[in-house]
Amino acid sequence: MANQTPRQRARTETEAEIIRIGNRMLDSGGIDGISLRAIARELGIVSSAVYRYVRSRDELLTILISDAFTSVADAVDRDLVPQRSVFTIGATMLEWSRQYPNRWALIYGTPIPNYQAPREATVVPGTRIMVTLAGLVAELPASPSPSPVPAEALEPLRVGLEELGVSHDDPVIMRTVAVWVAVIGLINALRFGQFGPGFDSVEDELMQGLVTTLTE
Amino acid sequence: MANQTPRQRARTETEAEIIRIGNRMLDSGGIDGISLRAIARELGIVSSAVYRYVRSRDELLTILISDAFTSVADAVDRDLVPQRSVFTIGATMLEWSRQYPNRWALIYGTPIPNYQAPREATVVPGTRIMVTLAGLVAELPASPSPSPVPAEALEPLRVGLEELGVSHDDPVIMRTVAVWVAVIGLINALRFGQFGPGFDSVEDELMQGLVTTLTE
DNA sequence: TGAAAACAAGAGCAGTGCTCACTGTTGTTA
DNA sequence: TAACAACAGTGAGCACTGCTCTTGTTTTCA
Repeated sequence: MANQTPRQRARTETEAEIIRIGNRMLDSGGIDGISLRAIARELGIVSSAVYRYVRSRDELLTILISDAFTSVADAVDRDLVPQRSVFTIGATMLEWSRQYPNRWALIYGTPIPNYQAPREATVVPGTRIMVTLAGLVAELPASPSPSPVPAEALEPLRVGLEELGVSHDDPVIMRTVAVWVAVIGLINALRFGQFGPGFDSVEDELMQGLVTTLTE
Repeated sequence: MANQTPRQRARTETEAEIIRIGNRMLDSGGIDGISLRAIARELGIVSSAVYRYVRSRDELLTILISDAFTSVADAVDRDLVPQRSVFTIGATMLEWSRQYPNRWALIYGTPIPNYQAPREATVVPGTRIMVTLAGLVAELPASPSPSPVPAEALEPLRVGLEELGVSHDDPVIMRTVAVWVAVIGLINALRFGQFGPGFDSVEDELMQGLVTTLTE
């Protein structure tokens, strides 16, 4: 590992640089701001040469997506250490979305047209938070009424969770789904401006209100 | 109105045709599938001529967005006649999203980069459903505990609703927000494939479970 | 040391939104 | 009815995109 050939070191460095520039372009110009030609220009290289490092624009997007999923999930894990609560998850995701709005849109917004993220690149990093959330929901005081949803409706999720090595009963799964979609939905609404302006200073309070409403 | 000049009739027809083709391209190829050049080709007209009818691609998008908002809201109003319930709203939106996934993404997904929808084009059609929902939530049996969110956090929404001629107290607004973001969040998750495959046959049951969880 | 692999360059294809100068046609008005 | 202005359509062109292919150069490895 340590003694690489100069060429290998250069390649590794260039690959990392491409990802850095890609992330920067994503942050400043959204998904459409990511241009392989512009990256090539910045690298001081002709446009066709960048295809030595990245098979296509879509491949770069896949890397950035995987990157972003890992980044939020890491943030959640970090913040969860002092304070293990559902609200912490929501607040951390909200904060992350504020810091990287375009990365947020990349992973939780509209999928890119004519692009299918390879499952192996997204499943594991993309499900980490939900698995954590399910664990926290399971610790909550039991809901007054039993799950009002037919067992087969939760089948795919139950199976999916078990493939990841976790197992919960249906009321917990249903509640997890409710919290999950509400949290993502709220952050999307805020980030995408669907509530209009004027929410900048009350985002966290809204998240607090939402989580309380959903978990009490 | 009836006796227009031939030129005016032709113009009206062409404008309608552009919107029809635009919607069709949106439905089949997503937002990136909307190309003014392709529309011009289909009209049998040179690409620059289409700018006689549409100021820019963004203007066409604005029309399509407004169109889509009106379409969902109409569907909700229609379905609400026999069965006035929160679930009906969710189920209708879900069904509409299934029928027009790309129009759904256009209005509830990631905003288009470098594009700001003019507020006057989206506010009225875009808020109809939420206003209706608030009305239904207000009729629900009161929540056991009072609103756990500071009054100022709901200020912008309270004001927004009042501008539209509706007025609710904070617990109702908070609950409306919770239901709203959860419903949109669930549909987004389903449409955008964030839960993975295998949910096609259980979408409505999931929506039912979600609404029940949130309104009981 | 010589062959193979990797890197880079440059031209080119097909597509995009949009502008501009230019004709021909239609509608209005003096 | 003749003149003029508004309108519709043309075609060339700009600046940009992703991506491919051929050619030449450099590095690595057997």
